[in-house]
Amino acid sequence: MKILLIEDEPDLRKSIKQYLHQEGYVVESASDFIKALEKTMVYEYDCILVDITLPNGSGLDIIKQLKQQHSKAGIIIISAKNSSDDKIIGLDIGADDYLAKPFNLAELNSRIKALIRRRNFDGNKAIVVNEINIIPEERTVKVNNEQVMLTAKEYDLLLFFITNKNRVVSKNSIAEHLWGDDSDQMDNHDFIYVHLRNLRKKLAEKGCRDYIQMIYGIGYNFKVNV
Amino acid sequence: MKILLIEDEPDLRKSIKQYLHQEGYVVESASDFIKALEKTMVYEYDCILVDITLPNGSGLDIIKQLKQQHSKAGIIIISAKNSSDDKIIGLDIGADDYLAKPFNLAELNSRIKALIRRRNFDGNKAIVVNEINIIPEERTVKVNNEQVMLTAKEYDLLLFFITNKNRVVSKNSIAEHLWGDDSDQMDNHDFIYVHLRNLRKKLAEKGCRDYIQMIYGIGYNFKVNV
DNA sequence: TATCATATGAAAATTCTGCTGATAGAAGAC
DNA sequence: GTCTTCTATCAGCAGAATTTTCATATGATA
Repeated sequence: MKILLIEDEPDLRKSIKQYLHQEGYVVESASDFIKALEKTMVYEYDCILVDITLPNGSGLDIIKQLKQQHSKAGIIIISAKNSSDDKIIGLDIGADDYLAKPFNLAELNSRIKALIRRRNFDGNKAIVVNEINIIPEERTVKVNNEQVMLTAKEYDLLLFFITNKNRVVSKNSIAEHLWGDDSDQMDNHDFIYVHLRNLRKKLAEKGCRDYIQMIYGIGYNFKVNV
Repeated sequence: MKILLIEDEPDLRKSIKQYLHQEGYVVESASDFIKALEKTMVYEYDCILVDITLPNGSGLDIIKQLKQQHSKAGIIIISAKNSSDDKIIGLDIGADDYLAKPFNLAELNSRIKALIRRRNFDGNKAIVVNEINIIPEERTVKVNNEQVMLTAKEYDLLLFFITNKNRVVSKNSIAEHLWGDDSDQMDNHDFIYVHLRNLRKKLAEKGCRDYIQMIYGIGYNFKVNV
């Protein structure tokens, strides 16, 4: 379950991101209009949270763009403005729900769940890829019905790969995921190597073939025959 | 985005050059008054950085000359002298900004960016030449919307050609660009041939016609019908 | 034709990337 | 507090990619 959060205020962005991450979602974030569009051009999301009071370009424009891109993502508007105008316009141009600041994080979560339920996504159900079975709600992984004990980083890594399966992910995007916004241009990717090695090892121990293919100079690709 | 750096101290010249090159600019340099004027007579630059404490002839004279040449380049003064006199004189005769030594390279970059923004150049945006699309910030190249994987040297070569399109460039100037000051009088141009071949090959593979015309005994011309 | 400049092919030298093992520090359990 | 587990960091290595070098072929010019 992959969520994109578009929010310019760093503190709020961080805390929402962290909370949703805890709840078992794969969360990416963008701080402005441009960066958000860059992401939506490349990746598919199940749900997009938009703060419509963004610096360059209104959040409403993003929604229009997404609809033009035929994105399948559900859209929830976040806004400080409590005017019903914005709400109506937002829902009018295709947003699915509206949440006024300040809001409760639990409230946000239930809205997301409701949205996902409405769209008949399988919510927080298990993710199954061949012999691998992930239950996001419990943060547990099974291979051939045997539980694999993964550390937090290993689990995050695996979930990130699987939500981006058959798509090349750069080491930078991995770092951004596992270590947050502040590690945008990290020069040192050693820790990725280490956690990746541990993950591979644990999966292999349970008889899981190496799905994670290295692409030299670029990143990795979790390859599954579709 | 093409920058001329006029600075006599070799170490400083080298480090500034290297930094700006990393930031995606095409950088040329001159160590004194005469060499600088030779370059500005022939080439157009978007921005010129002048150290006004040069050996033969003050940097201030260069600025006057440039103004007489009706150069379109923005001018940023670099100086160890902190006297406001110099600063005022410099800005008076047409410089656009002033930076006192020692300065931070990031500071220099942001001054350049600000200058470019003020002049409504499109900064580090994509460079588009027919079917070729270059994004300097990412050092990526697309042909007919397909990414072309270029090595560092190939990329530098292409960018150099394109910033000098429809103008004959000598092999020496290519060498100076790709291998720095110290390779002024290189007798051996073999590596240019090699990298040029590889570049041509990769572009051709993506269906890009050969823009790079050889001029016997002189150099090359990246030809685009204007 | 003779000479030099450019192009091409292949291979050596160099640099860069990713992987591994070991280890120390950080966080958490007891 | 101690012990355990997880995470971060480092040095060294092997293989891959890039860059340089060299030999040779082709082409241009006088």
